[in-house]
Amino acid sequence: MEATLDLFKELKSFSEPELQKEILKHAKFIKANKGDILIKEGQYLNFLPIVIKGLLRVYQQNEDREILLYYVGPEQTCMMSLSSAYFDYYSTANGIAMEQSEILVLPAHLIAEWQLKYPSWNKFILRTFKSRYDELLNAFGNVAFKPINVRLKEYLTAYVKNESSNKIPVSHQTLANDLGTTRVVISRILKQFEKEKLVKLHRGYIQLIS
Amino acid sequence: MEATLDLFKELKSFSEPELQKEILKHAKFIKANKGDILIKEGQYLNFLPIVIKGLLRVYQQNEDREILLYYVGPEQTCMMSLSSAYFDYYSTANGIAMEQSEILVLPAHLIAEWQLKYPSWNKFILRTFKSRYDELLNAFGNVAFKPINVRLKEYLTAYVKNESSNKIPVSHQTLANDLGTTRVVISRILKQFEKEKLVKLHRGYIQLIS
DNA sequence: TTAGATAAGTATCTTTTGATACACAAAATT
DNA sequence: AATTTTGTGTATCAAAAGATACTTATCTAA
Repeated sequence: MEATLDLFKELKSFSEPELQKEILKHAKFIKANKGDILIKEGQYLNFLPIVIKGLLRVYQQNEDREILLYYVGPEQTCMMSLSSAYFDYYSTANGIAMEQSEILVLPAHLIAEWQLKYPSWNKFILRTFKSRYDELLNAFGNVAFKPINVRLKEYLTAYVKNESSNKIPVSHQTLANDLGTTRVVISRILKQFEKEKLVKLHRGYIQLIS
Repeated sequence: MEATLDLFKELKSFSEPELQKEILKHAKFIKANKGDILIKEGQYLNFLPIVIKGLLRVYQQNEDREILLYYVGPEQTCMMSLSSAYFDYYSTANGIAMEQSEILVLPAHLIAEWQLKYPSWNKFILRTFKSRYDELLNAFGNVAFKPINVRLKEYLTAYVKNESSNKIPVSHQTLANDLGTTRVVISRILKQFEKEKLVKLHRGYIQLIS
């Protein structure tokens, strides 16, 4: 737990000493294992999770399909929680831990309180709203206007942009889940990409040829 | 202009006397005619419009098609402006006046300043973020998972829910623009609805049955 | 080493959506 | 009254996406 604490203290968003003291006073630190479901659709959320280490995946579900909303990485929080905690609402999405994660959990009522008290907290909250909104807006435009093959291509190129390697260790099913379609559709399009020499397909990963 | 001022003073979101004084000190009131484009994609926004009277339509565009993001009615503001004004960004959507509208315009830099100073302003901003996010999330889920005929049906029933009449004075082209598809697709589906006795079609309006 | 789970390839068929083109009628404009 | 604009109906064709079903690998764990 000491290590987590150290990690937390390095987060720039909460460097204000008063705020840091307050957070430590009220927060709980929890650990989540890979696959743990932290937020369920319809759930009443009276807490705000801030990721210290690890990665959460937030997605919407519809019968047999799902679609990615966003990932929550270190120093970030979940829009769902923020939204429902602040306004006393229910979550309209699901959140699952993608890897072993360490999470700071705050009681919901503090969010509004600190809004007026701590400028850095205020900024953190608004930055969260803003960037999550932007992400979603972008995703919305993509889903509304672009065919899946284009979205898939963009997904793959965006993926390798943040990595040193051009290997994408993601299964077709996972891609389908992120893009809101089915596995067969993804496999079909990837095969087409392979014919066009854009990728090389392997079990468990995709190699991007640029 | 006096009438506008009176309308403004009745808005509950800004009933805090200090805040009201500040707004009146810094705001400009403008009038927009039907069809006036107030916000363009890519535009740098250094102002925040708050609608006093009338209606703005905010939408995304992609070559020949467009899709509705949300409407901005009285006592509401535009997420685009808020987002780009607060964080010094460019708009990623377009805004057009649907009818003759009266709008209060605030310089962008005040948004952040008042955030910490006036609780009611703080609440207004966060409520805006929250409700716009919810709307968008809902629209996103719809576009991702539901076929157009279902979305169209929901659109029509939602429309009459707020009206006393069951006549929807909207052209097929407008429906296409709101739902992100083309006129022919809408006409085709509506014809199907008519066969199923769900609607009766007329020039310029649609009559919902039951 | 064998059984079960997971990942991927592929064929077939259907439905949905989109693109294009043209006809016709009701408004609006001149 | 004549012309133009706008709104709608519809036919045809093509492409995109989804559903289903079955096969073949590869990996994992008993």
